[in-house]
Amino acid sequence: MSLTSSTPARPPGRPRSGVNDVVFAATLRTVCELGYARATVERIAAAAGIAKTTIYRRWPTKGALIVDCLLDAFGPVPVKGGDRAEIMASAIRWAAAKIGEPGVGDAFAGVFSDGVSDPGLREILSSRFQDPYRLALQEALGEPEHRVLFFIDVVVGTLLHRMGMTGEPMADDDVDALVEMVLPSFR
Amino acid sequence: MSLTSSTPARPPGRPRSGVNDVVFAATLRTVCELGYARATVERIAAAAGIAKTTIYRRWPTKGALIVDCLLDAFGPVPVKGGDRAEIMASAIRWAAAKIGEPGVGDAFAGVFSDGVSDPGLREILSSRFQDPYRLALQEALGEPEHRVLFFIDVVVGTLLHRMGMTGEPMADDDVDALVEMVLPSFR
DNA sequence: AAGTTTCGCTACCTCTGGTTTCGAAACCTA
DNA sequence: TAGGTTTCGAAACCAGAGGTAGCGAAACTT
Repeated sequence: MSLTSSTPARPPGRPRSGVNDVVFAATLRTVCELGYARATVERIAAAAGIAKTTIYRRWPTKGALIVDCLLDAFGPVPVKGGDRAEIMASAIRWAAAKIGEPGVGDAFAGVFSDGVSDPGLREILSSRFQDPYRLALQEALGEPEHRVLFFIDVVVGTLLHRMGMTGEPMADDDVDALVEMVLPSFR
Repeated sequence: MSLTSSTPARPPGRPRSGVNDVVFAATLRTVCELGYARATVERIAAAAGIAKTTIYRRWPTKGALIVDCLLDAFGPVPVKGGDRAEIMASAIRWAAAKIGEPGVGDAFAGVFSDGVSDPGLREILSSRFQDPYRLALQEALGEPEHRVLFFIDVVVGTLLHRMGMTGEPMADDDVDALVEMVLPSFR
């Protein structure tokens, strides 16, 4: 009998060093310190203690690196229990808190704006980042796709606009106002 | 008696050629055709039929050019007559229509994202672009500053997020949904 | 020991924002 | 018409960023 499927025949050659977590941390740290534009791939690599070429061996573009970094930073959306209003409110507060974490909002806004004029990056952002959360919310809320997309546009768009215009994440009482604005239109 | 103040003693030397409108049109056209990132200053100048240096003589950075171009494209916000709900609804639809015009949404999202990591550009964007509209809305709506800022975050953020994620402006029925979501929280 | 893959390093290319330089053109005044 | 002042277009140029190529060394498996 062959090996179990959980050890799927490691491919030959030198294995990749497990530096993904180090790279993600270095990415957020560098973006937080220098801003998105000055957080070059070379600087991120230096902060992670690896070579720039190693990053380009794992992520095809800087945008793809940022998207994976954001996926790692956000993790799954909390949709456990409660009624729909509670799920939506907790999702909004969760998004606001994550975007407020150091570097996350900057990285998000930066990659988002890069995607405006880069269809390839927009595809990555939409399929790898937005779609999983959209699907989870569709299932948890029982809302049709276009309503969930609208919900995401409002919540994320508002939070990013505040971050982009002021450089600061949205304060808690404005997040409260956002919750109270959004919930009634979905009841 | 000296000349009237309406002809304020033209300064000596060759006068500037009146090409601002041509440059604005060329900017939107180029952004629309190539996207924000590929709409280089050199290409914009070529589309306008002038030299790149002429652009840099009038605008200190590409971001400042885009901001002026957007100011020209948006014009003043319509706040005439009606009750507050009508004013807010017409402002939302006006913003959606402007952002949907060819090149405008791309340019807006592009300069917005550049500002994320460029405090100087963010200052230009905030003071020259957002503030005039904020003040006009404050006066027309009688709302305090932070409420109007929140209103702008929601409306513009939502519209730009849709534009950035899909590459297309928001459809009319979603704009309707946005109006119906925002208005009740301001009554 | 052989084979395969990844590593770090360096050098390199392309593109973009932005600056500098310089001669020519346009305008005013005398 | 001559002189002064400013802008124009053209070209060369610079710095920084994304991304690629080539190389020898290191880390695994068999």
